[in-house]
Amino acid sequence: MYSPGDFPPFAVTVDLVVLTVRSDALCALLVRRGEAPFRGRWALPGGFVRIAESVDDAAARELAEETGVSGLHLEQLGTYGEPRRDPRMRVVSVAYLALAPDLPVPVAGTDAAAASWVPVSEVSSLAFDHSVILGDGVERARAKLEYTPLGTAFCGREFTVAELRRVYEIVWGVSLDPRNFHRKVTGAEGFLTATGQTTARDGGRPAALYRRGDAAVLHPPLVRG
Amino acid sequence: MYSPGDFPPFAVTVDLVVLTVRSDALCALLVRRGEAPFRGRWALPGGFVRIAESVDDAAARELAEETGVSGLHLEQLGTYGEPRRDPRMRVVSVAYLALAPDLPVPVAGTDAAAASWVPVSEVSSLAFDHSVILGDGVERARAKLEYTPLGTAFCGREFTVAELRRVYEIVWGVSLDPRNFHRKVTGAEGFLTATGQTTARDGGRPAALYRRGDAAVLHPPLVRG
DNA sequence: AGAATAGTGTCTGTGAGACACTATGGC
DNA sequence: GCCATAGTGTCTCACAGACACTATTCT
Repeated sequence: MYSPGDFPPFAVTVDLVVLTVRSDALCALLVRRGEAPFRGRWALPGGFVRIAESVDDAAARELAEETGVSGLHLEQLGTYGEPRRDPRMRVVSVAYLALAPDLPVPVAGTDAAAASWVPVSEVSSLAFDHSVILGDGVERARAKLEYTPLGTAFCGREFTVAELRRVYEIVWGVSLDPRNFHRKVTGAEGFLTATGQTTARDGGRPAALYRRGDAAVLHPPLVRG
Repeated sequence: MYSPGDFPPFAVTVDLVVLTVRSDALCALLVRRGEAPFRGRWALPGGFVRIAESVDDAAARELAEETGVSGLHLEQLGTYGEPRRDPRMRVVSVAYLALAPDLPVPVAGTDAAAASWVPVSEVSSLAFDHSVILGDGVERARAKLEYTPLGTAFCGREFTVAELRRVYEIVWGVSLDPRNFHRKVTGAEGFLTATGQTTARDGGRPAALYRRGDAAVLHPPLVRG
């Protein structure tokens, strides 16, 4: 059918849409490019897939390098393969979506001039086709929050219902009734696990602390707005 | 950041999960491999991405070549990039999901020994990691039928509500109440467009004929049995 | 006490499923 | 007439949203 040598050679990269919620905004991790092409422009973090590692492993490796944290939620978003998306050669990029809690501060990547959390509403035009990829990632994240318990991926290990609600309000850009939200998330099977602890971070009655549960999908789904 | 020559070379292919409903079963389009590796085994149709075409275009081209039909629903499913998924070289495959009506019969592909519709329940082990890809495609198709009007992609240009219902029953493997199904699909905004024609294919009162509507998502979604 | 936030109870509207009933064809 | 399938009306239950109300802390 084919043999080495008669196939067109491609470079394969991974690009990461890493999202978090901080300072009342949905933010993406961006790096400023230190070299051509698009030198000085913001871009998604990413890099080449090594010849002996899987594409998924490459994404996990890059994510750990950029954030300094492992174990974050990571899923494939899509593959972007227009012929001229990189002006220098034929590059096919596999994009991944990662959701992170409010991490201290991005560590400077090995080959990036600077890394920073940028509110997605303030992102203008990124290098390559990364604006499209980021848009697709944000849309996927918003959709995933409806029918999976992934809102918890934006929170720390322990969190209150109010903190989780803020995540949903910021990601969806809506306001939710605190009482109905509370009933819904505490009632959904496997969404939250009570720790038995409470905290009083904001004055008022102390709130119970929860950890994420073990459900992979939500029955019934949360409804947006 | 990088330059031609210092990146690991990959081959990039597209693989197609083409599904249809025929003979009361959900069927996938498979080809029997004519060459090593996996000679004689069933595999998903697919092929190399050409150096000057986009990955999406490559998928559409392969789909038209295999089915003889263009304009089918085609969407990216995922990218499979384990280092050893092809025993001969490093190949990254971008998989696509296509949904087709009951087409006459597959035309023999250019480089495939034979092509055939095979009920997915009877598919045993395919070449490469194609069993995994097929499974992912079937799962995606089942999910898509819930919240998009894509069930109509399995029907011809004009169809009755009963024919559409059979599609859902076969894909989901459940039985649905004909009366509630009728009310739901005719009530969903943009799902169906009435043609004004009727047909009496099965005896009984003639059924109205519909074409697919223009909605991209369903409000409210159909619910799986 | 008063303010603030946490959490519960209750009402009401909407929609899904069950299924009786009507409509329209072939025989 | 009978049978088969198409399509509508209606009942009931469950759940989402609105919001009154109670609970527990801080100042």
